[in-house]
Amino acid sequence: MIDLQLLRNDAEKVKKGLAKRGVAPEKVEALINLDEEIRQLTKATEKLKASRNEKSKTIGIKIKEGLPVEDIAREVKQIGEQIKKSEKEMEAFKDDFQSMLWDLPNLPHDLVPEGAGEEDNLEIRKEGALPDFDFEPRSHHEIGKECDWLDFERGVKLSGNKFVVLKDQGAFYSRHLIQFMLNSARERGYLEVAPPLMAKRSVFYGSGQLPKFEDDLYKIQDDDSFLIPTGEVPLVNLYADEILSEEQLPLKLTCLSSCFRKEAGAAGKETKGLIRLHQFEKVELVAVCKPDQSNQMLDEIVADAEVILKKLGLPYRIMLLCTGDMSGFSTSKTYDLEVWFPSLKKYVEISSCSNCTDFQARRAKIRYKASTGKNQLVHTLNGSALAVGRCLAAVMEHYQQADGSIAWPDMLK
RNA sequence: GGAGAGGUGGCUGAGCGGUUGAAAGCGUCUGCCUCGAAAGCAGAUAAACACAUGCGUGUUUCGGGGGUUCGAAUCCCCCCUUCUCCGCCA
Repeated sequence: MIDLQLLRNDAEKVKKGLAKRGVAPEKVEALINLDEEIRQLTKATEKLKASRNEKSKTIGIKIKEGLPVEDIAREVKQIGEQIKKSEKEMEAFKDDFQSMLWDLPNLPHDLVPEGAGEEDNLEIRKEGALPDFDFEPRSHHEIGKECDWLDFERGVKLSGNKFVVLKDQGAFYSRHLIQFMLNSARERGYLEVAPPLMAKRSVFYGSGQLPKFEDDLYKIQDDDSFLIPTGEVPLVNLYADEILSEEQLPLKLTCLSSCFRKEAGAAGKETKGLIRLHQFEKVELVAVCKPDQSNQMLDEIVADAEVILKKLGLPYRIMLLCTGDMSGFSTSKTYDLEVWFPSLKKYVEISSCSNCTDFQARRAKIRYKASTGKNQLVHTLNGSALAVGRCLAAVMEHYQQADGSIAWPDMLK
């Protein structure tokens, strides 16, 4: 959620920042006007309440003294009716205001390049040499189907399009990749968490999936709950509505979670196989820190994700996403890690690391008690380390041999 | 899923219609004492919002929402949640 103080004090900055993400300045303008209106109403209503409270108090005193109170009681009743009326009016304004505010994305960081889409992302660096096959490398789904490690047909039979069944080496190495990733996170100081995979509606407001992206989520029919689209959701909300102590920070959390996404409209050659599914596994990193730590923390998270690719010997590049490609609603700055896919002859996103600044903290009310004694919003960050399915696919493609077998890296055995 | 009992500040726990944002204790902080510390003594110690921004003033909040009342932590209704017992089950 956008900082209201900032909105009031520097509307231009908010307008400019949001414009970069395609939000019309009129929206911000409307918000400011509404805010002003609400404050006027608040002032008037509070005045009425103050007088009611005071007069009610004197009634109590008069009753004790045995004095008559009928006149004043009637008066207070009238004030009460006025209050009700004015509160009703205000509530309508506030509802509008809140839903407008919920719908605004985070402001992009100053260093984020402006751009329309993928083509405007900034390559930070490339790591690892591209493999040199003396045969035409095959896609992971081709290999997977042939060896019966990836059973797409039966995934469809069981659960529908874009579900897969892993078998034999597919299941085995997927499990070992997870183990490898979680262990790596633990070694780097993350607390391992095993969260629920479904969560209540309010939780999704906290991390920013709701109210805007309800269509992307799987809803539980009998409850007002949803399946999580990423482990970020439970991890970020773990300390919602809490006031942390300064010594607790930074908090570094990791979890394995299945992720459920509707992925409406996504299809095509580049999303084949394990690339885009309705359910996939991901090891997630989340950091909760003080505001002045978050810039550095983002670099750390990128490094924590990178190390997996390095150890697996997979070539990748790091991209700084431009404003137009920053799909993460809550983020102010995002680095994508893209791993090389020999069959596609291109880099494919395998991790996304974001600094959400105080955007989620404000929504989820995550604060810490600063040494000054004041409660302050924390900053939250998240990153994948890594998407398991895509990683498995990348390993299969990268380590395939001419004879159709795969030279699995030792660390996964 | 059924029955019963609860949900109060950082924690324990009183209050069960009026001047109670809330006793008491613990914890934390500050001052005194001390060479220093402990003990002791004195005081301070919730959040959000609005207005004033020099001290400050007001509003809201006792699980959440609604209602009764001049006035609700206190009474009524609904929901959530915790504990105990029963049922079910990996």
